[in-house]
Amino acid sequence: MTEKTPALRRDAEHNRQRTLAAAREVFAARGLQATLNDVAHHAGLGVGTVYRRFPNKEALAEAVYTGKLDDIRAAAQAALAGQDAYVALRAFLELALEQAAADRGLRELMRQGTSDNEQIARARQGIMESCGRLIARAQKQGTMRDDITVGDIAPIVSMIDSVMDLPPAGAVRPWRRYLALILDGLRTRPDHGGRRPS
Amino acid sequence: MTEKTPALRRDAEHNRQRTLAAAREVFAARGLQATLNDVAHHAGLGVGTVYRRFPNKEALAEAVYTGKLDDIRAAAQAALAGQDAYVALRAFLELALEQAAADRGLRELMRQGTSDNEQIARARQGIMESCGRLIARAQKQGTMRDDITVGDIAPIVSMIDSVMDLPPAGAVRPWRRYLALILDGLRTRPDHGGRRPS
DNA sequence: CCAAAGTGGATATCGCTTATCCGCTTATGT
DNA sequence: ACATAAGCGGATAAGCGATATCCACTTTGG
Repeated sequence: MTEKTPALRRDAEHNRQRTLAAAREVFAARGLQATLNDVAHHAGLGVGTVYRRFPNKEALAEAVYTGKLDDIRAAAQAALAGQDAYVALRAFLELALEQAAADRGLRELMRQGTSDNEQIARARQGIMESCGRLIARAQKQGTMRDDITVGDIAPIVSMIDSVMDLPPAGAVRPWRRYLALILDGLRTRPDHGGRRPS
Repeated sequence: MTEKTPALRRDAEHNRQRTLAAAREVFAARGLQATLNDVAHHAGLGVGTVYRRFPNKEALAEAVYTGKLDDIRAAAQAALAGQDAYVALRAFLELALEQAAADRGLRELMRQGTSDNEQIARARQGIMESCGRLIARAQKQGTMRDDITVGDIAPIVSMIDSVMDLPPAGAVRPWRRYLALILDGLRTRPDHGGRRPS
């Protein structure tokens, strides 16, 4: 909308990129609680330089993550194209959580329901909307329990998230096992015909 | 072992109890990060009084929680008496997590795998031992998937824990739903005969 | 070549917790 | 009742770690 970038000096722009790159790495590795000092040092810059471009950590985080979150939202929307809604939802969640697994900062951003930035809130909203549709369709297709709702997505993500730092056992990252366990639990069982067990 | 309590003045003992009671309440409500100042104020005492009896927060937390944790360990051991090991394990986990649901401090204590106090570590060890046996027996009885191990208990607890603060929807606390979902997932399915699905 | 833009990083500020200190109060036993 | 050891309160010292600023110096680009 209001595009008013007063043109940055060449070196300044370069340092801006270095800052963003460093922030991506540092936030991914140590989470959003990493200090801007950390980020600056990692970028080989002084703190002042970073603060010159980004008023504070939140702004930097926003710059780093809006893109990523939009990608995920796009993936969720793309999932709507699949014909088996349960399979599509499952694939989407696996993909999204794979992203999260590689980026601590992203996880922290997803977690907090309130506060946040408006852009990010909207991305999350979009994701949830798509998930909601997938759930509804899967239920219509008879592959998902009737008592599941969109409200279950966030808790499921939260649960997997809480287990994401477990050290890989052999070739498998433990969280994948648990995700599979839970997603299996969302299916209708042949013997219960759409109703939940017990 | 070294029992050397040099007899406390009557009022002092009284205040000690008040401190413990206040700590139980405050830790349960706000978690272990509550300050000793909070606890003292909640007990209607000065900070100094609390520090006179307990060298620091950790000591107070230990005094508050060793009992509770031992109860849970006892429950785990008692569960070994049940004849259906899967049912017994399930009942135990429901009970233990019910405790945790009512006590934020207890949850935080359970969570951290390392550090801690020796007593507490031992309690956790005992609990895990019993769970291990229950799992082994359930598998022998053919009611639990063969690929489950004791190592899965902590992650499961962690997952439920991460979801415990969700506001009750109607009469059910959401975490109970998710716990049921996961525990169902641990069962052998009639159609898979002890092997895990897909 | 010189203004404007950019840079670095020491440091002021802040918010928060933990823990101490010490003058005053209270319990207890003789 | 009185002496005295034990206990009490709570202001505040000390520590900590993060955020954000400031300004003397360097670099860019017309």
